[in-house]
Amino acid sequence: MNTVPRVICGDCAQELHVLPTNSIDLIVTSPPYADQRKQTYGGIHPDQYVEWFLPISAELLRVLKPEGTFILNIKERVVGGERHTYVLKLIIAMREQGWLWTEEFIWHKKNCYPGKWPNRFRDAWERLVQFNKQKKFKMFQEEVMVPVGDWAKTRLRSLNDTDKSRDESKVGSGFGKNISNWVGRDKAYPSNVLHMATECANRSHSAVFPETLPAWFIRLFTEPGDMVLDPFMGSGTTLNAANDLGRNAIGIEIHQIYCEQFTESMQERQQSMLFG
Amino acid sequence: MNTVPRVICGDCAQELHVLPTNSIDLIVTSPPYADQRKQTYGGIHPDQYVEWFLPISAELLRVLKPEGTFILNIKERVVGGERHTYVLKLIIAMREQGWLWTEEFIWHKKNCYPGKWPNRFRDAWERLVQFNKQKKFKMFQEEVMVPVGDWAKTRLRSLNDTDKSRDESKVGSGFGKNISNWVGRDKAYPSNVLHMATECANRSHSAVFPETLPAWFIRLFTEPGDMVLDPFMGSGTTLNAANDLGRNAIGIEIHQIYCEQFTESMQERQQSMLFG
DNA sequence: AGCTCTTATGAATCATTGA
DNA sequence: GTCAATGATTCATAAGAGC
Repeated sequence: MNTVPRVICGDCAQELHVLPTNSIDLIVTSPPYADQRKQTYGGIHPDQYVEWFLPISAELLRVLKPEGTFILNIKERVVGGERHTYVLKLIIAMREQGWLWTEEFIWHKKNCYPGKWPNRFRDAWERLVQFNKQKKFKMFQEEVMVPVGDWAKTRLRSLNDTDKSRDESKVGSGFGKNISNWVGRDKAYPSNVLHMATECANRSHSAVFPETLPAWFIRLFTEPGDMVLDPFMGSGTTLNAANDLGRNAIGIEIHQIYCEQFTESMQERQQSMLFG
Repeated sequence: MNTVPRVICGDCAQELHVLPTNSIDLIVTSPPYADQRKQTYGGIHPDQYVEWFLPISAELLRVLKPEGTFILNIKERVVGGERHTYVLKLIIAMREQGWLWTEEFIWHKKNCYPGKWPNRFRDAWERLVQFNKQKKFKMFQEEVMVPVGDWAKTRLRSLNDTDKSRDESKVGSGFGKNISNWVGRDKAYPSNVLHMATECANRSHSAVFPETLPAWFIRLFTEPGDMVLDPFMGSGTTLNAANDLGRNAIGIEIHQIYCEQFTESMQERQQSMLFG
């Protein structure tokens, strides 16, 4: 089974060196987006984004297993009335680095940020760029099949509740069990467009993306016991999802406060599992 | 009012020269997709796509009015298990040509062709890349407003404490300030994700987009009497939409058969309008 | 269970002001 | 003039409470 997620507090540009080559099955991360403003989250200027990220992606290429997958959540900002090109240039540069640009999923954010401007609409989508080391990679499509038809909607809702209850006894097997109930009924493979609302949960710190998002990719690209890495851990959404699904996980985070908060909440969880 | 759409039969790389500079209000087009099998429908090889398109986009830049807009419907193919990078490179190259990359809309194709592959899901989205000549361009957002959901009915009934408290407590938000402005509003602005079903009928030509798609952009970016151009006319979806909306339109199409079919159907339409 | 109603909030963008 | 900071402007969704 999986162990407690491991948190490394520091800059992933350095800390990644400690991880062994070919040791990670899946990388899911949402790096800080390019930001013109000064020092909000160590924001990187759009013009320097690619050169900032390339050394990191080089290390990610090293630590990923040959059949592993890298999912990069990113979206370009508007700079001077235009979409900035750093994401396009990053994809091209990462290919030259040796990555394969296998696919680009769209995350349709149903409740996107409000706003009205004279010459653009609200931005309701982000990129989920998939990179691989080889044409052959691990993928378990059946794990993310979705039920079709109205009768299944209630079924799906109850599954979400189970997932959220974080009952350790069901983790790992529970999800598959529920899925197996649908075998032989109407279920379909999803497409490369994901519809998910942003996190509405009331956390002290804002979650980067809803836990269902990394959970979806973890189920799709890993098996229980596999190793998941998030080099920009933040509040630990990816690590929580991995842990819930019985995967091992490593997170790297530069802000001390996030590291501490995650470690605390994880300890509470372990205790409630033992004594609760 | 608008006149009968004009069709130019020929290669747009040449035929665009006959159009006057700064004469087009909106360009909406879906160029032929890149194709490795160069035989079929004059497909362009992915590796040559950018160099093939750049002379055309240079002419489009010339004929477009300063406040006009260019909407390019495009999606990269999978080549050798990877998404090809010609679209990314094209956007970067067109910016160097003088275009502004203002926005990228996502067309979520609801009912696209089913299919299953070992390492990817159904491709359910395409890019609708918006280019402009200036930061200021014509845009009529009210024309594409969508009916508001049940949301407003219940929401506006009780505009009270919470909305105002957010104004005071939260930093820089001020959400509740003008909530009374919403009273009586029955329409909402869309986002940059468009949900439109595909017309799965004719698979022969690449331009399989539904008429609602060009119609949406024509309403958004032009006024009645304006001039719309589709340099890769195909069966004439864009021209039909423009004509229906009282806009003038020019289409360029290299395949004789499409030109003839469109001219015929347009004549029938004119006659039925006169005598029907 | 299923419905209505309440409430929180999301990686935003632009124009203006200040350094 | 350029660059950085500040203020103003804005919806739709889903979770949760209540019946």
